[in-house]
Amino acid sequence: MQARLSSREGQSVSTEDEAIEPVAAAEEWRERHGSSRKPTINDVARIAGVSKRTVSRVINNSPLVKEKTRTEIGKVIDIVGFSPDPQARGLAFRHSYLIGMIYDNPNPQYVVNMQQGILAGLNKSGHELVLHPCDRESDTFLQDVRQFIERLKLFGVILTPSVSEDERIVEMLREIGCAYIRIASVALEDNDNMIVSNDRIGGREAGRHLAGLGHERIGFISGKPSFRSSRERRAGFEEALAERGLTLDPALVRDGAYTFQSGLERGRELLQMDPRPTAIFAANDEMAVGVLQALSIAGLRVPDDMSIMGYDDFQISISVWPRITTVHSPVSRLGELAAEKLLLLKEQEGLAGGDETCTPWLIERESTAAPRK
Amino acid sequence: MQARLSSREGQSVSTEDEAIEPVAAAEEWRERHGSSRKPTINDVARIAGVSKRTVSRVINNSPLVKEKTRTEIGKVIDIVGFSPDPQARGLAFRHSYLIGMIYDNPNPQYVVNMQQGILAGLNKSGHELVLHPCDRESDTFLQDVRQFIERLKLFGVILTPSVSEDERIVEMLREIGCAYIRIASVALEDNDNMIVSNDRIGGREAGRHLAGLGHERIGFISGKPSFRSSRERRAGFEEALAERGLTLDPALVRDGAYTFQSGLERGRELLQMDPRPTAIFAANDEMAVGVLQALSIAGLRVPDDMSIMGYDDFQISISVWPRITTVHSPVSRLGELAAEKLLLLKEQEGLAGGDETCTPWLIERESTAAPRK
DNA sequence: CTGAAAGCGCTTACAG
DNA sequence: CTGAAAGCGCTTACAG
Repeated sequence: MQARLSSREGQSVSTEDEAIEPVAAAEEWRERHGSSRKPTINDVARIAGVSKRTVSRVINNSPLVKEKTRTEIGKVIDIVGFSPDPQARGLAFRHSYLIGMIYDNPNPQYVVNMQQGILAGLNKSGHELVLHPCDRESDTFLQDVRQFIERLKLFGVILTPSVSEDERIVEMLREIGCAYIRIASVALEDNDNMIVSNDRIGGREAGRHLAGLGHERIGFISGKPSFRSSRERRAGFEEALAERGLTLDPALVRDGAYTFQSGLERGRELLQMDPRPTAIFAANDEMAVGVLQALSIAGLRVPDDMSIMGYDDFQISISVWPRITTVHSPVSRLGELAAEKLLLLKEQEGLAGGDETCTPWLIERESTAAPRK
Repeated sequence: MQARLSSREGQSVSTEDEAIEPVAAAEEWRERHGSSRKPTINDVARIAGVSKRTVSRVINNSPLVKEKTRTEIGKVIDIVGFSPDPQARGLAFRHSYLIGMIYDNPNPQYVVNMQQGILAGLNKSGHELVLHPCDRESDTFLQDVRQFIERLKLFGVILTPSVSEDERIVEMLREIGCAYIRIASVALEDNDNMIVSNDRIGGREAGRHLAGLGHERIGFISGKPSFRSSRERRAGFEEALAERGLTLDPALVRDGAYTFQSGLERGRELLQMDPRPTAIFAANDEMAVGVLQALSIAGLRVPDDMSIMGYDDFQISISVWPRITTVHSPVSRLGELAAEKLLLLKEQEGLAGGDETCTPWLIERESTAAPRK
């Protein structure tokens, strides 16, 4: 009994000895250097009484550290407020902790939502987002992107439409061994590198809504036909019409460019058809608002004289009157998933995370109604 | 003659010797390692036959390098395509080449324009932009910003309204010695750290326009009163009215929040006044469009029943019908100037560049007209 | 499970 | 005007 007690005490003392000492040292360090100096791995190692190699192991979650050592070092790290210098780490690892966002979509709302999603996905991972807007038409496009990546030794990149659809850039990325995630309306390759927005499903929602209201003579304004999303939204739309035995009259189809101006102009053309369509589906909100303006100028009323639908569910769709029925596209969620997937992609080389997908959905508002008899 | 000739020849040979050799070596290097290896400062030094210290001097534009040596090394750098690793440089310099954009303005168009301007100002300087959206209401706001800066050892930061108006953050930046540029509607401190958008002038333009059209009973919807831009735009507006002997009737003034929704609500209130104002100046486009929607819903016509003015000249102002008369605010130009100034600020400590300012200007559209008799 | 040494690609006193 | 050495803050074989 006596022995056991003393043995217990001895044990407890010994653990305290090892436990208290570094903690006390850490606290003293904090007192002395306060917020004037940022601790380095060397400080932590000295305070904890281990080599920096071991501290490094703790930082990098190496399994070969005794649990006690790990906890000990962890405490010191917390107390002195150590966080490894990404620059020094990057230099040793031969890559940075920067993620590049490569984009050419000119819509501010899209860009901001996407950025916000990516930042959310990067969360407290220690990675930062750097921007690379680009122009696919430029002669130096590929070269610029490559330089951007190599100079900064990027951790990886996220590509958004339409630059994500460009096979030249993807080929280049593979060549230089840069990790990437492509966000696109449909799976363009192996799912490991893709986040898909399923625009075909969104198009279908739009088609079902208008057909369901009883429209038969429907106009369609696409985005740039070279953009995959334009084709997907249209294909989904036509599929939905087909379900009702309807087809899209080629005379009522116009190629837009996802811009307000193109919506205004193509909308104006469709208005002048005789008989004019009873509804128009514009492949994004920006164009739908253009169509609405064309109607307003022509003195026609929405939805009485014509229904209008958009796609995206951006602020603009509720800023106009009547508010635009649209399809919600979860842009920021796509960004978040892309960021998470990119992080996983590097972590467990090749074994990328779950194949979560995003599905767009219908948002009904005042701009659509049954056609007049 | 003979002697002179041979002397010339000798000279020419000797310069060629020194000139050709490194160039040839550089070309050979390029052949061999092609695009497979990125050259380092060591490669350049070896090829040029100098120490890396000297190459470093060339990179950093040190004046103590013989002109010939500099040219020589410059050639080698061009041929092998050397560009110094910002990570390694940063580690040695104890700072990175990253510029932080700290912002809390929720308007996507504002954010994107600003980013684009900053990127343009950063140009090919080798600096990159990292984003830090923030929430001034958060308890950890200051701490988060500080961590962001210290962890990344930022080169400097650019603050946009309204976070740029927060003295707490500026104080913290000074404390940790972080270079910064504040973008704001008015000079909040020494010009060295400011880029001003002169919103008072913009407000004046709005006031002159409406007063000039003959409006006397004018409504005003402000942004959040705590935002400096709200107060500046209003002050300028009132100054312009005063020039015509008019004053703003307090009963027709409403506090908005720069959001569409607030414009819609405050607009609705103003419509119900009896007699109602003949014109409303909303302190940004987003709210102006809200007012327009309120009018539309009430069945009133713009500008026949009432004129509406906004501020910003964003896309939204021409996406609605009638298009909104507004004041152009050169947001991206502000960003560009801020970036340039930040770069200069660090370069010649304290001696920041010219005090270029940006002036907003009036954009007349269909939403304003003389009041009905 | 832990450590001493070398290295990532740069810069900076210090000499000369 | 130029160079050899040490250092920025990390990681990585290699030993033990």
